[in-house]
Amino acid sequence: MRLSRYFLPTLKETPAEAEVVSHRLMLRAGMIRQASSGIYSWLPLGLKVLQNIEEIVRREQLRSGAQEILMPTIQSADLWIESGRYEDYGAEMLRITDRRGREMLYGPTNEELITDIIRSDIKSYRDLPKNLFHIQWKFRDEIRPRFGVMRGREFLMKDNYSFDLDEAAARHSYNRMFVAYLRTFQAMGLRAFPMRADSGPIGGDMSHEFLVLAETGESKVFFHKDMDALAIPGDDVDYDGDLQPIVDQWTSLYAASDEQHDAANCPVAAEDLNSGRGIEVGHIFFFGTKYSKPMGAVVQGPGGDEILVQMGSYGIGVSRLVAAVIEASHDENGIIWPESVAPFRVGLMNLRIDDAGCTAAADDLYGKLQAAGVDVLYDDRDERAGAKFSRMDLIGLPWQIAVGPRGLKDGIVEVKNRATGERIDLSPEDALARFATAK
RNA sequence: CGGGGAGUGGCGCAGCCUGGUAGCGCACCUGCUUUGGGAGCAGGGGGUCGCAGGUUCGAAUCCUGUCUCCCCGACCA
Repeated sequence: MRLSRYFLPTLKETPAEAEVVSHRLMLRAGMIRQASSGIYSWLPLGLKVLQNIEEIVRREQLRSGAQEILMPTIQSADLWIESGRYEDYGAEMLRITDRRGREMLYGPTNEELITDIIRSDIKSYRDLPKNLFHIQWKFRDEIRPRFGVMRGREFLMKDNYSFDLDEAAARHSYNRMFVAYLRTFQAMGLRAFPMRADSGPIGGDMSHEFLVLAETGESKVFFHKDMDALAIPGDDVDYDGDLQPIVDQWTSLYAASDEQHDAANCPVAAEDLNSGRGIEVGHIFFFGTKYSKPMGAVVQGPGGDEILVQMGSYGIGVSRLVAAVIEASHDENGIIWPESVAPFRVGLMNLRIDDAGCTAAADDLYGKLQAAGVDVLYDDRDERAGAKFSRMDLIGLPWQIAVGPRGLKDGIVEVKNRATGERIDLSPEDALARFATAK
């Protein structure tokens, strides 16, 4: 993509409304613009990142055996009245009345809708287990939206729902998600720890929050230092096999958020306890028959009896993850994207557009990188070199290639690693080869 | 929802107290010079001062109402 044609409205100064670093950088890097409080438009650069994250989430869900569906954003109030949550949910639910006076709502979550789908079409124990996910925009009319997309009112969320015949099977469904989540966050270059979450009486030991470590995270967390060293299951993990040992390995180590941590009664010795700050990006929990019971989601068992479906639900804040990655990975100059979520892999800069030789070399390299399938953003604008360097640092592409007359005189271009700041001189051919080959 | 603050060109702000018809920096356009880490000079375009009432000869400025946004707290992916 040529930057001269790309819509990338970066800002030199930080808008006054932005407080946290991810919000500031997302505005400055031209990723988002606020539409109203807690509601944002995604501009090309931000959208690419959002889609990359979404794709990683989707890939790991599918790998774990879940199946993708898509439910609507607008729901009828009827189902919510049936489950008893229409009143309970309160003002956080955005209620809408259609032209016929029917009560509708912009879904804050989808338990009711999915339960309705399941009860209509799943009648036999032979149809279980099922695990269905969708990635859809939600709306919660937060009392106080803040921190940009970290805590917006409208947000993109992956949520899925498992349906099992009994609690043992439900536990396996739960464990699958547990493992899938570990893999998902790692694939985005994040360190995420599961923490036991209090979900009331139903969930028991089957409720965990996943927190991404970031210095600027909103809540303080404490965890056993061995957690750092725990391996994440590889691509060969068998989701049909016994996942309990993996889950046990993680859950046996102490990890707690600020509210739950009690220094006086902490089972871990002080020297073994690490602390940091975290951002909640995922939550998984088992809730048994909470919805299947009031809504009558039953299957017929082998003996002809009716059995209430055991359900679990699992969320990942997809749009929030964009901000979380930035919180976890930035410096004073801007964003530092992990390669897996970066909007472009390489930022190519023509430092002197009015120098025919320089422009020819940069154009040539751009064409060849593209032909080799490298996702590259090419700064071909008539700007000063300094402005180009600064902007590249701000938008945080993993690799920068600077093509200028000075280097070309010696037959080289400069390749810079955004994360480490390391710069190396390569011939254009070597630079091409470096990125054209596998990552 | 309680407490605080702010709405003036795309962004950051001054002007308001003490009314006289809007200004600065960045960004943008033109020209010249410059050119490897956000250049310099000159010229230029763009603003119903959130909105609605009121006071006044005259309102960005004073008064009343209203909307929006932000920050702190209680609540959340």
